[in-house]
Amino acid sequence: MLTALDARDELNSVIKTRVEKACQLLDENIHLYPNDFKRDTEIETLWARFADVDAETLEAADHDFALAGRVVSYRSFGKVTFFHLQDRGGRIQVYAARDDLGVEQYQLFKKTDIGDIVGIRGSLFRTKTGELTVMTRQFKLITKSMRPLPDKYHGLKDVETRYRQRYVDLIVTPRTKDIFMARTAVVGELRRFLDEKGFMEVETPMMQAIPGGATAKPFETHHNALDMKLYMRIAPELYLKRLLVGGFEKVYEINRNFRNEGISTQHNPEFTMLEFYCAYANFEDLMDLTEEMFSRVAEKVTGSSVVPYQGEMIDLSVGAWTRMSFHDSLEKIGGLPREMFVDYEQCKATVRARGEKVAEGEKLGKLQAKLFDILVEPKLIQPHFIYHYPTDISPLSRRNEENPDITDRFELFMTGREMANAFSELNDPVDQRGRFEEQVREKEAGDDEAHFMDDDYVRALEYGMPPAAGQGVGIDRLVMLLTDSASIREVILFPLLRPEVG
RNA sequence: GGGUCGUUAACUCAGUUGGUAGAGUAUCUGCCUUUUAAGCAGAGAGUCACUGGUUCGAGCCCAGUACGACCCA
Repeated sequence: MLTALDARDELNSVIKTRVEKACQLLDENIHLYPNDFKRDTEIETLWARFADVDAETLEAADHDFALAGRVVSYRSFGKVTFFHLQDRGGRIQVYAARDDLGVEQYQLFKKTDIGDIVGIRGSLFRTKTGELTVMTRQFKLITKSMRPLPDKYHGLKDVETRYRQRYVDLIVTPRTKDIFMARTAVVGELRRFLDEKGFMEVETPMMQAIPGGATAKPFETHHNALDMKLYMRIAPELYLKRLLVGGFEKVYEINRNFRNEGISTQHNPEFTMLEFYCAYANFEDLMDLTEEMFSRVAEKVTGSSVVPYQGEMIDLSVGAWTRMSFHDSLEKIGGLPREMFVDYEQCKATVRARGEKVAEGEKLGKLQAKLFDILVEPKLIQPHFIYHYPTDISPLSRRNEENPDITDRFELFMTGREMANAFSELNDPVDQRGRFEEQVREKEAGDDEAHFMDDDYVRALEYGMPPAAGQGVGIDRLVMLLTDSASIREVILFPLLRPEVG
């Protein structure tokens, strides 16, 4: 049984001691990993019911609870021991005394290590200092732990270990647990919100023959039986809009996207995106919906629609959001006189003056976007909808009725980052085909992020897609915001890391 | 891709001018019946990330590599 551990010569003295202890237990016919303990109460329930109950009442009640959890601290006095038991909902102090358990059970109990998972039957009392504590009547080892937990006071600090061994991080870092519980709450609230609004959740392909819906480098893979190249999706957009053609008028998907790009505090190669589409709505309707959705999720998850982020208070309350056109933002926030970015040659000069390169034949919209990224985006701390993006960089967006060079599209920014991207959908198949053709030209010119031609998508539009608006929201970034996390890795359970060496 | 910083016991960290590797926690032994970062006494525990170089001598200086963090692109 222990050969698996023995075979690795990484055994340090602590692990050796535990293996020896485990062998002793086996010699005494103690099962190290039984699965017959039935718990009837969780620690959270004890706190909810008895946090304010006084000592006399507790002792008079003489309850009998069956708890199970991990031993996370240990204070022994010889014939009496205190420890903390932790389960998914919290931790509570447990008291075990030789005189209550009997010599035999107590000897067995004394072999417990920090990290072991145990079952306890007992009642509640209060110690001299008034702490709610479980008095042990019966004790059972449920799972032997062979490895020591990190320092009880400092916890696990090494971020690399925290990510590589997230299971340990979750045991010893309360904040980590809180973040991922909040993440689940965020996703749950988004679903509830959209379901209430009449949206239907769907699942569309993660493996696509033509990766579409975003400007990004895809991961490539191969299907053996069909002997075909496949891409991990960079967005679900084109499939969700096919569903609008099919008559599902309000759809959404919360799922993973994959982009073969750099890793940073803001980017993980796989990340979670909410995309939703609503027929007979336009991008302005989505601004209203977004304010409602974000403020509601923030309230449900953090208790307030004003949330702290890295020292700033971000106000997500409905009505507190700024709406500004792309050009106005370059002028008013970026501080650029209009003529410096409206005219192509001048815009090129402005970009170069900022130390940025300009590629051969690069479109005006792209150059403006570069200026925006440098001069405007970092300054958008409070929620801002920036709308009317250049058509050049919006190949799936509907053109503005008055000005075909801009689209009815917005991006949502806050804390200096993009949080969402939305637009009135382009449903004119002729225009769409032309835009794809333009993208193909850019691809051939060397832009490996440009869109592929998707004939079937154009064919779908030819059947007629109702006018609609759609939006993508980066869930990881939303969770970062609502948990005040500086790095995306803090909100992804198992972020991508290079393989461990040694 | 570039720059800066980091990697020492299971965990958190010291380590002086280059001269035999340190602490706290955890572990082990002993004492201890209301502690909670329990306490007291003692003990064990190290491929100083890896490879090479300089040197009589390297955790420390130099070069490279790996992994990570942060900043920039």
